Amino acid sequence: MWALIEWTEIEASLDIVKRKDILQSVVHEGDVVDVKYEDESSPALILKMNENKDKLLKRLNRMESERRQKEECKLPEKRAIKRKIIFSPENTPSSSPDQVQIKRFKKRLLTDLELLPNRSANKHAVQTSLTSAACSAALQPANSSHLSSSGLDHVEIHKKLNMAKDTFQACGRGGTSWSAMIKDLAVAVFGRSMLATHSLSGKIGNANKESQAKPPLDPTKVELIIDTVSKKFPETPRKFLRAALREKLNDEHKLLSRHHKKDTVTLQH
DNA sequence: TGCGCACCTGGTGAAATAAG
DNA sequence: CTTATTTCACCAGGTGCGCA
Repeated sequence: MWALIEWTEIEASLDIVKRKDILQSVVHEGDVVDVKYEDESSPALILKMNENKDKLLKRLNRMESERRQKEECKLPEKRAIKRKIIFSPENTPSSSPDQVQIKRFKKRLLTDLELLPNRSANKHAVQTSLTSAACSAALQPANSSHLSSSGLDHVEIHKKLNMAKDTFQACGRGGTSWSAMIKDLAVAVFGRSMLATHSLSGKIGNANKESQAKPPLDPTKVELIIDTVSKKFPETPRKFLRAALREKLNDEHKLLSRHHKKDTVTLQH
């Protein structure tokens, strides 16, 4: 016996769960009830009951499809974050603890990024960067002894850099890649729009003297990011870290330019 | 003079996602 | 299920300044 639900604490997340996972003996459609979510429970709205799981699955897919169509007018980059956290009958929260942890972890990380400007793009960057494998790695304890923990869920890299511990641990494939770490930290600290419009030093590129110099990123924060990665990967030369950061700036700028070009072409037609 | 660096453009392949 | 599209990381190559 199954029920189609919508998690109320998870952004527009539909799900199909076993009846026994609903922690209430008497429930009706439209009720908000506690539903088992791994070792805990989470409130959810009962949308449909008393149908077999195939019917519920089709209903879920139809609802998802309708929601997608409503979102169609949004910017392309929103596509990635539209992906809801969905459990199939074969993959319920209780059947795959790691998956649940990974999804919850992603959710929290994306919530942190809400604070940054251009949050859709930031979210997408994290969504793409953090594959399941990456998140799994992120769930492992990170070697962050050089950092001062300012609370249960936050880590203070410096007075100027304070981010959620999960966010920090997720950077760099969970601390397994210095290049990914410095790029993820840059996105987390500056936001993608700033990366696309700023340069490392603020100096004009010698290869393109006619172009306009981009303003520099906050050098203090840049140094702090490099220091942070350097402490975690002491064998990696700082010039490599700067190169990776510069590359990230290049890529973000390139992507932004492409978007602008595409928008211009769309307006012309 | 050679090297390192900063900046830029363009290309490729992998992975994720959408569409048919 | 297959194909197309998008996004990203990574790489190559070019330019010219600063410095030893």
